[in-house]
Amino acid sequence: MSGYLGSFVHQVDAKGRVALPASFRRGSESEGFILIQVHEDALSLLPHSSWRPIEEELRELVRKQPQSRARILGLTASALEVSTDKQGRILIPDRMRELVGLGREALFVGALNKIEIWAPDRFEEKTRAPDTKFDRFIESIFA
Amino acid sequence: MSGYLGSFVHQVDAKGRVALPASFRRGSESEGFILIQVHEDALSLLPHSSWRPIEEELRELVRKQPQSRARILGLTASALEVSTDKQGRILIPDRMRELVGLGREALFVGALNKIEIWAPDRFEEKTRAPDTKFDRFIESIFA
DNA sequence: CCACTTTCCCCCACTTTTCCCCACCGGCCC
DNA sequence: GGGCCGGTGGGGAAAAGTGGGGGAAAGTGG
Repeated sequence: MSGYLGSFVHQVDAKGRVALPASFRRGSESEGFILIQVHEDALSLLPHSSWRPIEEELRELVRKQPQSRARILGLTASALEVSTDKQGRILIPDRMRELVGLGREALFVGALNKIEIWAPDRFEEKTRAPDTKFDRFIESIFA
Repeated sequence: MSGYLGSFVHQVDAKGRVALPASFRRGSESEGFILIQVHEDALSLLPHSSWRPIEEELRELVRKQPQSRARILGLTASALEVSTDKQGRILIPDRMRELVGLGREALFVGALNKIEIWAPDRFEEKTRAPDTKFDRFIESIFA
């Protein structure tokens, strides 16, 4: 089965709930997700199947490089297990929304193995920067 | 099932009691925890299942390297078996709270196989240091 | 062996947060 | 139209966090 694709803007209601795009629910509905801040500008939403090997890698990392402990602690501290309610919505805690500037609207972006959640205006900003070298590379992949 | 994730600030009451975050209770409610100071700035709280192999490793270590006995004694001396009361709270002895600068508030941080308990301001300090090289590496794990 | 103090932990009470459930609205397709 | 599906909103029960009273148990000193 192919990865997450597409982008969808949904409303964040007064309780912090957002509907997960229907096309992102398939399969992962029962297993649940991990919500975590990996990048500065966005939250990442990973189905358990994607999260498991990452968790294993983090465990390995802290074992082999004890000096990375604090950094990894910062990661797991801002992570959270989430599941959808009967309406297919997830709850994003206030603190997490503030971290990435999420207001009344949330932009769900399919990113293959995971889903990213952006404030719509920030996404605009970050993806607009031109990069011809990169463009050429992308075009060559599709050629 | 995945490990401990998230961070939660709870009040330490006049009796030294703190509510264990509900999401950290699941499963370990019956088995109990070991509270031990491993790092300078935080207390570690390990469910028995995580503690057992560590205890075994400590025994092994003192058997093979008798000169490490004193250090290990220092570890076990300040460790403690704790269990939750009927309200889901644990009791942190005064002396242990002083060791890591815990005041009226305690920050519970999920760290996969264990839970760390920090003074909120100290945690801020320790995890804030930016490190772009490390960030790149983390991002590559999630890619 | 008996007071006396201290610590612990159970119970009850209260407030806040979470989340379950029902309802509605709009678009799409038969 | 009528049924279905996807997105949105809110009421209310249940759970989580917080605080204190009081009795049992453990530690201390005669």
